[in-house]
Amino acid sequence: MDDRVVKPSAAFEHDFKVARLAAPLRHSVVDSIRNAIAVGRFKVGERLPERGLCEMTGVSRTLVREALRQLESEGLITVVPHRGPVVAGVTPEQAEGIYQVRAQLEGLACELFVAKATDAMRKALKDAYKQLKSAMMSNDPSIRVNAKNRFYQCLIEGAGNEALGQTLHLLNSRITVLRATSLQVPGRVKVSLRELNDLVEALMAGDGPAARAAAVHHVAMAAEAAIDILRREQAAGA
Amino acid sequence: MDDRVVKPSAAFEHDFKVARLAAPLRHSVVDSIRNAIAVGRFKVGERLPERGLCEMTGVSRTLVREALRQLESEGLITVVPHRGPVVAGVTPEQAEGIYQVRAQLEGLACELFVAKATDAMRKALKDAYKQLKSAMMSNDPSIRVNAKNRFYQCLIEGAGNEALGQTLHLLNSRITVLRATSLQVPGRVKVSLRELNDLVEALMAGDGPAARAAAVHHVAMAAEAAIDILRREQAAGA
DNA sequence: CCGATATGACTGTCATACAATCCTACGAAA
DNA sequence: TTTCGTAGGATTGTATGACAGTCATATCGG
Repeated sequence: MDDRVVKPSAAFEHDFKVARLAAPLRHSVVDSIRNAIAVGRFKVGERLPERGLCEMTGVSRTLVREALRQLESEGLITVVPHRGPVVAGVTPEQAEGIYQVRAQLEGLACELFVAKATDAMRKALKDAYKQLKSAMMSNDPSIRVNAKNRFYQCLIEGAGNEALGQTLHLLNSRITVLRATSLQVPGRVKVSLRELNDLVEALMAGDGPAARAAAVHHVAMAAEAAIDILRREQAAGA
Repeated sequence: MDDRVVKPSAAFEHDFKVARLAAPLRHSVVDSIRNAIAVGRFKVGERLPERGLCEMTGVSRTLVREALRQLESEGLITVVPHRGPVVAGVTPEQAEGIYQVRAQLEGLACELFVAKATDAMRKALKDAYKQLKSAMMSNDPSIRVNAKNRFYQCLIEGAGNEALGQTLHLLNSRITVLRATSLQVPGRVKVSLRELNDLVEALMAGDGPAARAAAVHHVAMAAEAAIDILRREQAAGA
């Protein structure tokens, strides 16, 4: 009566993705704009006229506007009535709030990971951490960001909580703008790695509370660094 | 030459909002659809053809589509390519995840409230709690929901963390669908009020950890009830 | 130098159009 | 009768053009 009769020939290993590639153009548009903001092509506070975006992306105003709606609810841009979209900035106070939330959620992620992750996921996380270590030596920021994203992805996946993943993703995209404008504090990389090392060790040891504490601590440190930069930036900009 | 010449007669008390009511029509559209989903006018899984929404809202497809994009990133609907939007359901697993996140965040909110809320805010929260108590006697679900929302709004405001507020709001709208389809478990109301009472008392006493614990417990209980309902519903529907 | 106005840029919203795709139902073949 | 294929309708995906309302700026007259 319908398809799905794929003869059970070989042993597909559970994945089988890419079956449906019906990516609406609009997704590319969102990605494109989001990326442009992330890499700092648009500065905070800069206006983004729809027509300019049309030219830049090569699509019609319809699609640009739909993309803008999505970016708006992601908090990447704010749309002022009759003036249009501008790249959303982050005040130090907002950043503090975001990092507070992140700390809680990453703490939760750690505990869930300890409780629910399979051995394969533990291994994946360990590998991701190793890669992260070497990636941190690189000078290319995008490599470092990618490695860190992969690491977190492993963590989240192991935690097996969809809402948690989505929420963290949202918060992160909100502060992506920070990463772009500020190349991390110099000394921070090594300290950060040490913190993550503690975290991974606690995770591997199956010590949930310790892992949570390590995560909270790590985020708190990152917050301090980021807020510091923000304050300095703001002082300079004002 | 134009309006806005409101003669400065009386003393406006500090608020003065609604001065600029440049509410884009599109916001109303979003509210309208969101509300329609919340009150259960559309069932979970039901398709929402754009044209139907145009008729219902009386606006053009452009606006409907932009509204859909926002609702999509809020997680209220999912859009399948070439089929269009359907009301997003919540599986028991997803609900569990959402409630886990909520527990953490409401716990955080409590601690922040203790640390930062002003006396006025404490009073406002107490009042909101009193109103909540009497509202819970009502049979009209919308009254109860409103009262609860006001209570949470006070809590969040006192916590003074924007991102926290937004995140919780998002999570709540995601499970609003639950409230619509299921009139709470009968006995739950009283127990719930008792839990909230503990919470408020801890807040007023300035005991952050206790307040957090109360919040986590409250959410955990609510989660249990909600997931239970979901499971039963799913069993019946399948 | 200052204020009023004209002008342009941009958003907010609509109507229309057409291709691509999905679903369904009907009809043809085995 | 069952299966298969296909035609047609429904719906989305995307583009275009249009126009009113509004904001910002430049211009012009005092």
